[in-house]
Amino acid sequence: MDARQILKEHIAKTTSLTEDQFDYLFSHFKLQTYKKGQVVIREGDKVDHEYFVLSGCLKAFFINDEIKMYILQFAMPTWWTSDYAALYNQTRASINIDCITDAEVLYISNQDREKICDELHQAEHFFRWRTNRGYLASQKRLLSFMNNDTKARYEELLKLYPQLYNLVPKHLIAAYLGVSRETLSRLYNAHK
Amino acid sequence: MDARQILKEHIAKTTSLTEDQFDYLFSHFKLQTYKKGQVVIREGDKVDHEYFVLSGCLKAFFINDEIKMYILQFAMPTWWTSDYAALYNQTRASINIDCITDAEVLYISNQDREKICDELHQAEHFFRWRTNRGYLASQKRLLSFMNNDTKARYEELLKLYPQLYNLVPKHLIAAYLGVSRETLSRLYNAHK
DNA sequence: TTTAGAATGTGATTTACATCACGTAGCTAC
DNA sequence: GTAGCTACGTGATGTAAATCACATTCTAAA
Repeated sequence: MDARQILKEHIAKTTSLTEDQFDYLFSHFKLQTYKKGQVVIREGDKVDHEYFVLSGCLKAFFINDEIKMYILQFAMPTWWTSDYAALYNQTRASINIDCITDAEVLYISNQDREKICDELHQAEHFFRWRTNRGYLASQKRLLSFMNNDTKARYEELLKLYPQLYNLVPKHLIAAYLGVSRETLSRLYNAHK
Repeated sequence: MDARQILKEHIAKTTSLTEDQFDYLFSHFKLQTYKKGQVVIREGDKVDHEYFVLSGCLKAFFINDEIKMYILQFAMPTWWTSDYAALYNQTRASINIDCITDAEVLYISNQDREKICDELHQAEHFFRWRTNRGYLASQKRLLSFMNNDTKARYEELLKLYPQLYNLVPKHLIAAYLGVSRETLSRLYNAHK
């Protein structure tokens, strides 16, 4: 399936657009391919774009004290990613985003998104729902962090994204769960 | 300041509405006053409304195993609160919301919000930004959870909401930070 | 005023996890 | 090939915080 069709079907799940409206929206996106390991956003960068993943897997992460890595999000196909705090507040990136695998993305500038939202009520509707979905996911993860122990969070993650188990190295899963790779390894092996 | 004016100024920060547009929007809100301790949403309830706090302080919390409480949000004046997962997905409430102090709120039904967003592009714009702000706050808190130790999170919280220190009991602050009240007490007294 | 229930402080013990240390297996490059 | 890097496993030890237990203060109701 081509990029245009993937985005179109993604939007159609929550918002009805005419062919012309979608074409207009789509004309503001650009396609980019990345190789495994390539950096999309580096801490300290100016952030102008947000990214819609077509294929592959990206990670958004934070490095503490130049040592510890915490993964905020694995961005899988049809997920959106960026440093939204930097994007909306016009500040420098405080997180990094790079590619765990080869990847294809569509990207759009903050300016263009705001312009289209202003011009096209339905686009504003779509982006409200997109943000809403992100908000609910973030709240759910926060609750899980407070409420569940590491083992339960690990099982929850694999249930939600079974692909991750084979796709990404275990130490990245540990960095998502917020535990050391050693703890995850022990948990995982004691488990059965 | 009256309810109408508080909401009006709150919206004006991000969105321009004519007097007529605001009047129309405002006509869908109802005023409610609560006494300290009153319940707004109880786990298992049907959730039809979201709430805009005019005065006082509410808490949104989750009870685990009938024992441990985790606070998702302290809702202060000009903050919005509800069980949004339940509200948007039309499921029963999985969290509770009640009043830490006497409080006044404006509330609107999910149906009316969606209706107004549909009718009035500027309303959709406002609610996109409102949700966006919540998303950014939630991401920031998640990062803080992973990145900072309890003491740093405690200081961060008091810096963000100095009023909380005198307004709410310490065990609620502990429940927000995700630590036991004993740990918070020791931390707080060792601190100086 | 008395009484009961919250809210808070503090010691003793246990526990989950981080950290350090070291080992092995597998992939990639030259 | 082999040299080097990354991923991953596992033991030993240290530590922050949970948990349990009990005392004290404060508040609100009878």
